[in-house]
Amino acid sequence: MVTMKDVAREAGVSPATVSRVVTGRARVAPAKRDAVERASKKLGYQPDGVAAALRSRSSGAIGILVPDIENPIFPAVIRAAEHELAQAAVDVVLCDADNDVAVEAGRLETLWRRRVDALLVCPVHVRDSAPALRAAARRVPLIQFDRHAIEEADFVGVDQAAGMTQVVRHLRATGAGTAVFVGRHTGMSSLMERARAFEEACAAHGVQAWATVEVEFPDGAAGRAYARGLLAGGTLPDAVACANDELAFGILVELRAAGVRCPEDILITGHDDIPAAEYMGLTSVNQALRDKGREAARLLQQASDAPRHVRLTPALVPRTTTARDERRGRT
Amino acid sequence: MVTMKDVAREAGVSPATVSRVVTGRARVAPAKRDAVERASKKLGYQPDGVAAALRSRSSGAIGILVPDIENPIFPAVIRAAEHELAQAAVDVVLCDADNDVAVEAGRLETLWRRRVDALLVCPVHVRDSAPALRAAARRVPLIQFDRHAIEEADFVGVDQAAGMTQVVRHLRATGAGTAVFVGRHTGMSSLMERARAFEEACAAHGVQAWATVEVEFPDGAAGRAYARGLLAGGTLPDAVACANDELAFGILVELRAAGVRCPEDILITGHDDIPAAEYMGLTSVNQALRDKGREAARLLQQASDAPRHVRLTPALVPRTTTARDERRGRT
DNA sequence: TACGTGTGTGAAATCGAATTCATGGGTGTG
DNA sequence: CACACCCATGAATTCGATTTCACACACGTA
Repeated sequence: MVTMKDVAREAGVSPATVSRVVTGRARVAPAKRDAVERASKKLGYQPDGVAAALRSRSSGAIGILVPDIENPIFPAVIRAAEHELAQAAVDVVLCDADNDVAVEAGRLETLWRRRVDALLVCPVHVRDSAPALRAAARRVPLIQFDRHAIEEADFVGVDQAAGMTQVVRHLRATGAGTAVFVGRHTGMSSLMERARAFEEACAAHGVQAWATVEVEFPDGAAGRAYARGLLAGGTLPDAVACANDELAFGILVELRAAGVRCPEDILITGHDDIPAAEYMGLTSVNQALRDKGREAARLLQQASDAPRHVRLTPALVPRTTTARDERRGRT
Repeated sequence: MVTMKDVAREAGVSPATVSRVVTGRARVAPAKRDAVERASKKLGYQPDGVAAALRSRSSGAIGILVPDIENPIFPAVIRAAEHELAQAAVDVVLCDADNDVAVEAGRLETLWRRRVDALLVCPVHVRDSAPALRAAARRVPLIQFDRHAIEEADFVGVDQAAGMTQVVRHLRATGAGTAVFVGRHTGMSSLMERARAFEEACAAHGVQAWATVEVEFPDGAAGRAYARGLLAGGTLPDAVACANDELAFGILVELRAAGVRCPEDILITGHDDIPAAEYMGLTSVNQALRDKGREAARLLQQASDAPRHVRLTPALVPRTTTARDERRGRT
């Protein structure tokens, strides 16, 4: 283990000078700088980040905490953030909250003990995540992304109303007179906003909103279950707008299995535009995940006093599940 | 910032004793132990992980390095490993190599500077990743997963031959007399093994292997491109076995768009069984990703002298893209 | 010539916990 | 009853870098 002291001796300077050269935080005479650089190359010196973190009180790492890494919307955000941050030489400690508020609180403690310089977190629950998040935000800069739980911290997300309005307008244009929303949820701020936006958009664009269907957890299984209920019920709405893509996939495969054709018999839309949506031909709403990650990373770099709330604009991506001529639907 | 010293003063003991209580690494009289615990609760003491890491020369964290977090096979592995490790109170520093050997080497340096206790890495390239990996493995325990690049480090993966044999046998049983393999690759050990296994399995099971098709990168675009070529060529093989699911998706949608029906006109299989495969109805090979992550984490816990190579057994998951009665195909 | 001003440099203190070492009291055995 | 031994404990050292502080030297100006 070659330390700064060794380099100092080799270069014939004091450890302090080596530190100044390595961190670049102070001016050093060109001759000595050279000597130090030569010496550290010769000895293969690698600064110890742990020691540096202890003394400088900054670990050069940030924590990212997501409800569930397997949800495909997160890797994209994480990656974008990681890339943006790598340029500033800050690395990422990643944690998964397992969709559980208690686990989430524990992870926040862990990250704090590791002295991360900041936190990027997508809260598990609008309400129940708040206490732990608040506590964390008091100790270290914290940015919420995708979902939010507390007002006093930064937030980067999309304008859900804008996305849902595009969906409803598109459904209306392709001939839907009636529609349901599947995926209302009491714990995820993004889904809550989507449900409300759906109702408002339907009212505004003359689509009859049959219902907003609540789900326990917005995955494919919930979509399948809903579809089975729908088939049993008899009458189908003209369109089903889903809170995310997995719900839509579940509905789609279940309806297809029962012989219901999409888009001929029913229109279906998803939300998030995860990679699989393209292959499934699912009309969805792109969440600008990359931008979200990049934006979040950028907010981290520039500290601020007042909480900042950034809303990116999502974009509708029409595909085959709504592929009828606009202005010429069945209604 | 409340430190150990504060707790010691409050509890009326020395800092050394507080340390002993906190780490649990030495015996302490019950009375004092109590006093320390009470004091640290009262003061809200949280040990500083950075300081502890410096002195104890162990950070309590491991590094996970993957070629691309957005590849859906990795989040599952990461999550399983993270959960397994969390129980042992070790956290995860995650890095993305951007499918680039140079970036990968840089990340390995970063992780080493952070003094991670061990590394879990999926190498970007069989050959080109080797030097950096070897260097890293000399300094810290290293486990390769999914793909391998060096012999002298542990490896956890699946038995590719077993998986591919199941695929070919299944294709044969559902009536395929001719088949091609799409997704040969010169840089990813797993795909290399799959390609070779395909040829051997075809020979062994009486399927005529038309070709193994090399791709630049095994994604949906490559699948589409191949499918277009196939359509232009005129004759279709009875079956297409793909090196991964994305390739299969690309082929599937492109063929469907051209009016080729699957499974009626052609059989298609993927590999990895990513979540979307279920919705797409794609026959695939499940890689036991969870087990892989868990197994890797377990290897980390128990150090060893000789490199260990663990091969898990994958399982074929038949779905609609090969849904014909077995023993009654067209041939 | 004398006196600021500025700048590069090294010695030493520091970050917070883990660990080593010496000590004193208690226990067990001969 | 004495002697050896064990164990809990605190004082002091250590991990490897950063940062403070003071100093010496060079330069410019009066």
